[in-house]
Amino acid sequence: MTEAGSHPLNPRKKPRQTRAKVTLDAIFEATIQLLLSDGLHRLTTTRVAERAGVSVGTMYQYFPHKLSLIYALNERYLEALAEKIEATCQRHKGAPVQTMVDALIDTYWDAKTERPEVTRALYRSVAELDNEELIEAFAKRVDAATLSMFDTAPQEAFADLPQVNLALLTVIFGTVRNAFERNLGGEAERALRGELKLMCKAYLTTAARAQRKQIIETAE
Amino acid sequence: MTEAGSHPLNPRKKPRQTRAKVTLDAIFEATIQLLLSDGLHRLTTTRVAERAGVSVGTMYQYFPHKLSLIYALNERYLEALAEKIEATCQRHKGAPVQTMVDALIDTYWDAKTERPEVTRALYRSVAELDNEELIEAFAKRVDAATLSMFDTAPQEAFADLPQVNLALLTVIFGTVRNAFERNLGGEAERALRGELKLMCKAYLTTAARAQRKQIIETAE
DNA sequence: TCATAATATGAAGGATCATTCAGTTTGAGG
DNA sequence: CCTCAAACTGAATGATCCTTCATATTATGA
Repeated sequence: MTEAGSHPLNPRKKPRQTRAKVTLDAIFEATIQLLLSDGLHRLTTTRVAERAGVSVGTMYQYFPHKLSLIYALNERYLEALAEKIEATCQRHKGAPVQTMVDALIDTYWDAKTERPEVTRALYRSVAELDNEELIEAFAKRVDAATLSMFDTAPQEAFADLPQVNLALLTVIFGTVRNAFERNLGGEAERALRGELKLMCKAYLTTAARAQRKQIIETAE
Repeated sequence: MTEAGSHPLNPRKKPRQTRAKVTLDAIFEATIQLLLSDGLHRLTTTRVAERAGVSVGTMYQYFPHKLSLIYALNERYLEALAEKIEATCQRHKGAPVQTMVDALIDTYWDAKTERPEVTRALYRSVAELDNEELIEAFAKRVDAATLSMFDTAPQEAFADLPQVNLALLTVIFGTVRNAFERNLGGEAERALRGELKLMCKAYLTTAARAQRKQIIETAE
């Protein structure tokens, strides 16, 4: 679907000199701006180049085609996001699960809220991509990070931690996405974040309780 | 963003004769098929017409431009979905909240799972639209339906039902969307649905408990 | 049956764009 | 300072595609 093209999505070459790095940054920034102001279907290689202050040809030195530019942009964004999440997970190893969940939600939500318009634009642009690999890679990475964090939670045991972990991530990420899609006002958004935290924590409590019961039953 | 065009998104005219209704259906079905097989950026007015077995000109009798076709398609889909949800809400008035939540989640998830590929294709296509109105109208309608359902829940009181309602909907819809985006296997998907139900019910329980406490405090 | 409205046709116009490549400029290392 | 590779240029190419409109076909109901 959406066809990755017979050409690879990967960049053509990496910048070796400083000016090339500057150029690349300019291209990415221009892409974001155009995505913001005009949307993906108005985004033109010529316009990107123009806005970035380079020529079209330059773009094609780094990207084999237009989609690969969008792809790289999202890759970059997800990379940064994954790093933030991993850092948070590291920082909260051994903490109570409640703290973990709050931190996870805050990290993710804050990251998305930092530049809300960009977030929205990227959510949109990624839909046009052959994004399975991208999403999958990101998901695997985050799965692993949070899993290893929850694994260190004291006084908690879950029958199926991976399942609980997957559920939490899907719910959190999905909720945030939907919140952005609905463009809730700042107040409603803040309230929603609180409810989401409540919900996740309530879930963890009952999930742990169920596990305790299961252990008891097994012992009998 | 994405520009609705200076032209309106609304259809040009409604079919009066039977053959016109047939034509319209064929056009919609062809659109879905092309969305499925080639993705939005390969979807061409000519190709849609061809697949539908009509001429391009015919399409333009009903839709002022290509985007309005996509728009109408999503409108149609959301209309059907909203109806299902409203029916479920009607059917469960007065039931215990646990039952309500289960029914709501099942209705939504089942509807999305009925034709998973179509769901995915529409999720993608709607991203290219100026979809705020569309989403907002759907959201308002569903909000109202579920709100009036939860309002009839016996033995439950929530400090801020609208807020709880919004939270539930955002979480449920977001989770389902994310589950589709990640293309989880059927097994993982089923498990996730169960966890989502658990989570929502755990949330409702603690939300109601908090309210009870609040009432007591107020009474003192 | 006939007049009129509804529907359908599809070639042609007009515009936009992605992508290339032959040639130029700039930087780095010796 | 000189050489070579890296980086950059942008007009030209070739293709795709949306949309229109003058014309043709089909239904309706009087």
